[in-house]
Amino acid sequence: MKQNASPDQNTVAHDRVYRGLRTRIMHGEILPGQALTLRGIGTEFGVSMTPARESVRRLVAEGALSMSNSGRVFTPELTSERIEELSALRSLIEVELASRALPRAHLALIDRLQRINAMIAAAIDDHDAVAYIRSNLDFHRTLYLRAQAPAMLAMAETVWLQLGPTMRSLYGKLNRKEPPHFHRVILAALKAGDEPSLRLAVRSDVTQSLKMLGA
Amino acid sequence: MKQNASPDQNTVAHDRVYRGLRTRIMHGEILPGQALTLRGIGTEFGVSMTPARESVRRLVAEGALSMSNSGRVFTPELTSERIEELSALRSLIEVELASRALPRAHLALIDRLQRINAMIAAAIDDHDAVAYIRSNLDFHRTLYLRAQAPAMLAMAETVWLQLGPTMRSLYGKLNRKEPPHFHRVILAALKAGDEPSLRLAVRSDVTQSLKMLGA
DNA sequence: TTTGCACATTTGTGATCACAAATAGGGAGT
DNA sequence: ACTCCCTATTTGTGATCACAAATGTGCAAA
Repeated sequence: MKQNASPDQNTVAHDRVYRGLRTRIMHGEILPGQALTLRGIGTEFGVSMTPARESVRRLVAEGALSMSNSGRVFTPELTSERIEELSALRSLIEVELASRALPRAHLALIDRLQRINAMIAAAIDDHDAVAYIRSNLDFHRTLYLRAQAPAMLAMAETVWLQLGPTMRSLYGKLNRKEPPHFHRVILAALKAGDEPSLRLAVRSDVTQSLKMLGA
Repeated sequence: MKQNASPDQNTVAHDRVYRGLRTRIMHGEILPGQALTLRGIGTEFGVSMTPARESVRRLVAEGALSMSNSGRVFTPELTSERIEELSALRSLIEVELASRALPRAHLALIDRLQRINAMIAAAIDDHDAVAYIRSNLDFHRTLYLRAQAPAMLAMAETVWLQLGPTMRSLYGKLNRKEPPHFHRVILAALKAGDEPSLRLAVRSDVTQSLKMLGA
């Protein structure tokens, strides 16, 4: 059992485990409050406890997981105050990202966004919550990538990560019939090059999911 | 060599190492580009490589340290584009935090902020860059703590962490004679309960240090 | 003197192990 | 039947070790 190789940064064990857990959490595939064990993660990914612990530590640092005093790890159940904070952060950062992406948003990008929007509709028809969340985040990320602001995008993704588990349970409550209304408004504002209405549309799209929770 | 104890979350080894390195980086005590080794960190803090690696991983995840393809760790040298991004993030988040703190800012808080401002002046007199950065961050953190928004404050601190090493080298260039001008404007706006000018003052204070870099 | 190669050293990575604390489970006493 | 204590078992923590890649060093050949 002494094999060791591949310093390639995409095949190192801890990174593989980290990314695997991360996408699961961000897509809401892990229920809030669900417990995780290091040995369980290790055997699942075929690695020892060491890389499992490193990835868990990293996810805890990013707020994607919580840790009790005794070191027990689980996905956090967010309070409504924290959800309000995180939504406000999404609003602040994503409005800025959209604003910076606007002058670089050409037709090819708008086409891609429309195709992603169609995938969101398909996920809704299939009642597939994970696919819905994934393609919804994909819509936003595709737009923000044009902003050429990697530090800001990383911040936004960290916020998504923290909201992941609750977004999943939120999805069940709203019972969607069609893609988010404000996605179409965003697309229209992009085509028109209208920055004020783009900012408003992004802010509305981000904070709309919060409203479900006040009830 | 089999001692092991104290599950107290403030005495666990990796957390001690993490906090030790973190404050050093945030205060600018480590020069940009300086290399770090896991074994070096371990012996310095009296622990083995395992907790040293965990804390380094966490700091890398937070953007406080960079890592080459081969795993070499060093404090990052930021490009001017990244500094612009991080300053914009500071502006967005800290303006919001100050705005939320305003209705809760009573006289006792303003007194504390004035005392911290005096400490900044003392650090300037002593030509102590580390003390200057530390008390400057203390000024902002003390204000933002009143916002009762822990997620936002954590985000802001992450940005500070990423800017830490460059703030230090920035300090040498500006050769201050007195505490930042906008700190007094912030205090005046707090006393007057004037939210618009508070927002403007925080934005100005945050982005002012950026201006040094454009030259 | 300069160049190139081989070897030693340094360093990160991950597996394994020993240990402590927390948790769970079962048996004995009332 | 209920409660309490003692003991598996589970789980996180950190030290140690083996290994590979990168780096540094010295020696020999041209």
